[in-house]
Amino acid sequence: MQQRRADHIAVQLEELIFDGTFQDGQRLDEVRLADQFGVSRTPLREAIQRLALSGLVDLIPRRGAFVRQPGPVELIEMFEVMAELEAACGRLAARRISDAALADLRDANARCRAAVEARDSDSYYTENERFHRIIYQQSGNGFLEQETTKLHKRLKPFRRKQLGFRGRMAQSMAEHEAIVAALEQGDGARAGDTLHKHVAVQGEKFHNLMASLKSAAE
Amino acid sequence: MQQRRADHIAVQLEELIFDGTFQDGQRLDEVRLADQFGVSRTPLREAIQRLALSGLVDLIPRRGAFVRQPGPVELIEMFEVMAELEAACGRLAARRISDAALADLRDANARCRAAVEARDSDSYYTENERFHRIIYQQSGNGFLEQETTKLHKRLKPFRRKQLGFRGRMAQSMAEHEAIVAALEQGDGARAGDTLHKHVAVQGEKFHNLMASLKSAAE
DNA sequence: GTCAACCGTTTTGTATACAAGAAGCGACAT
DNA sequence: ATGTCGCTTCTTGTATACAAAACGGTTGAC
Repeated sequence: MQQRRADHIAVQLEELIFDGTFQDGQRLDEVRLADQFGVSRTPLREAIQRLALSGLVDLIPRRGAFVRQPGPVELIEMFEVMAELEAACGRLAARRISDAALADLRDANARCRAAVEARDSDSYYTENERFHRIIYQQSGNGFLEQETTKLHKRLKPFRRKQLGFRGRMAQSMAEHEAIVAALEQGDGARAGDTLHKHVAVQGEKFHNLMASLKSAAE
Repeated sequence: MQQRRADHIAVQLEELIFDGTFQDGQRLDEVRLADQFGVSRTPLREAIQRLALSGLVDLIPRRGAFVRQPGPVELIEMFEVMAELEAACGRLAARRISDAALADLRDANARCRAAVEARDSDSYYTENERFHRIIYQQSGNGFLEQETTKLHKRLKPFRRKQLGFRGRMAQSMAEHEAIVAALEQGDGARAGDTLHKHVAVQGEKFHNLMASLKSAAE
């Protein structure tokens, strides 16, 4: 799924949208971007098509591609779905998880704890990602893993922002412990519930953040 | 998201893959197909890109696009995810569903019943689809609705095949009644569970069908 | 003064031409 | 006889050229 250039360009464009370089509603000028990337319009158009399929841009026929940043409502919705998917992973993983994977989870958690104590939100983020990825894998359902990973990736920039919340890292840490405990005991329902809350709360936190930013601006 | 031709071609190619005209592993010859559709390679390639993104073909760099029919295992996995998504829709809908939508559900159910009695699996299928679509909508989560609809569409050809199972229509019908009852009472947990079973059983039935076909062939 | 229509410009969508990589085949050498 | 190297050919990936549609500005009419 990667003829080097179009693939590379798609990834770069994604980055530019994620980090906010491209504002919401901004049109992606094919010739300008093609020039900028030093390629012709053809591979660039392919990249844009891919962004459109992932929902990052709206493609309006004969008008062009317009950046489509999700608004607060859609973000909440996406986190809600994320919570459901992660919960499903957890429920399945509780039945199927291997001892080796449990050890990996505990290892990731230990590193998370170290990051919390070191107030190192970057490495916390990295280890947190590893933690969740293990659970996706251990669901034993490749398709679920794939879909969950896709949404996880899409929510990445927003999750990252809300990590700076006061006390969020410590709270998140505690939730991780509870999740591992539930998985250890093979308690799928509890693992699912805990994961659901763990993820859904991120959406709510983010919503609060957005609201506070908005009211501060007024 | 549609400059008429590429869009049209993508849909047609999808159909051809769904209905099995293109075998698993078959290479999609760009020039031959372009010729066949009466267009140049450019829009055809865009269509193929889209199929690749939806997972219908594997795109191997410098080698071409190869049809990728999901195997039995992947199908089970997809139905499992479908069950989770529908269950999530049900849980949310139980809290939010409007009286009008409840009436619509009952209406769809009545038509389903008529179709069962008339042994009309085509119209059963249509009404069944309407039934589920209403629940997706009433989840009140646009993103969830969108994702669920997408997967629903992808599983369409497989769901259809297993509908011919003896007694499946009647059983499915009874499950619909139970779902409506749970939604009426605002019992999200029960609505979710019932929906989950209702969908997951389809995957299992399909699996059985595949197995029986396979053993019959031996 | 304002609104509408027409023309020029810009930009997207499509076709075609070109380049580069991969597969198939044959010849040669071991 | 078999394996490998090189050539030919086919196919994909990219660039460019062309067509058509949409936007903007200007001009004219009411």
